Amino acid sequence: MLSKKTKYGLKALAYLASQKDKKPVQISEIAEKENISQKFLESILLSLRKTGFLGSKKGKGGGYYLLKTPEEISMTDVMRVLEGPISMVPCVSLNFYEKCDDCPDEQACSVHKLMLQVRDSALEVYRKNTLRDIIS
Amino acid sequence: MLSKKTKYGLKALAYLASQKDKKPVQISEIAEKENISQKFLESILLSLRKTGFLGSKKGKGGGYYLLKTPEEISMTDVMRVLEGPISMVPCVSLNFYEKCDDCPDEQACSVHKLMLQVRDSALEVYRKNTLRDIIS
DNA sequence: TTGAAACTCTATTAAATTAGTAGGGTAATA
DNA sequence: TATTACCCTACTAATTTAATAGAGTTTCAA
Repeated sequence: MLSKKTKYGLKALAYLASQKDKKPVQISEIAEKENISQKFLESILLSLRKTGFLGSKKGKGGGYYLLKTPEEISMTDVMRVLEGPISMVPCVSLNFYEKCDDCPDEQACSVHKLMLQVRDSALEVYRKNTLRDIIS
Repeated sequence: MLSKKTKYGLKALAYLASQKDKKPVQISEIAEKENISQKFLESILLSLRKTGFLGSKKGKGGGYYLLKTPEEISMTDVMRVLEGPISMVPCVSLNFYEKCDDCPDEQACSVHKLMLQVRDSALEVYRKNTLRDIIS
């Protein structure tokens, strides 16, 4: 399941990408328009700022804004930051690899074999979608 | 993340598919060979029996066995039974559809748009893999 | 027919994660 | 300099997961 954090983060990014100009947008506006708890959204936007997707401006007229154009923002990167590993099991993860406790032979493992394919197919979807592609 | 239930269930199915003959295999044997808690595995095999993947035989010489050949067992069906929805959000689920509370317009939703593609790519992987394909 | 092997079922629980909530603090701008 | 808006920490309720415990029932072989 996709976490609410990821869901809300994606929606917020999409909302910012849909803006006509590059003026900062307040948290309260995004929260209201996208039906998200303001405080929760605050923490999500903060993490998106810390990971280089968003910039922020304080004070009156402040808010959040995209640091790159929507075309430059890859879903792979967004998903990794918001949701974490793309893989469904750590033993097939590229960025968060971990060996399984059970499972003496990874190459012979049927779960490994299947999940490797699932990971690759998901990566392919994320690779070919930018923020531009998912806004209407 | 893939649940342990699904992981263990897949491993057990693969173990049964690797048997030379069709004789029932005891839970204790599978649990030991695949490093799975016996009691937990018990409940997983039970649910696989109730959903038509496995047959069981009680008494001495009893155990579990596949009801179909490995070629006939599709990963799509196995995943749906063990893990539940293939989709990462209910609003793109074929078998477990639910509308989102937020989100006034599903078609305009960026999350929906992305997750639809992820679902389809995962389904494609599961569709083309049978139990036969994932055993070595 | 009896005992052991093996499956069945219910209930409980510890740990981890998620999805927030609460509340105060700090910086910037009109 | 007041207000707007971001920043940060801590806490918590609910849910899910991954078991664990233990008793009960069925079947088969000797």
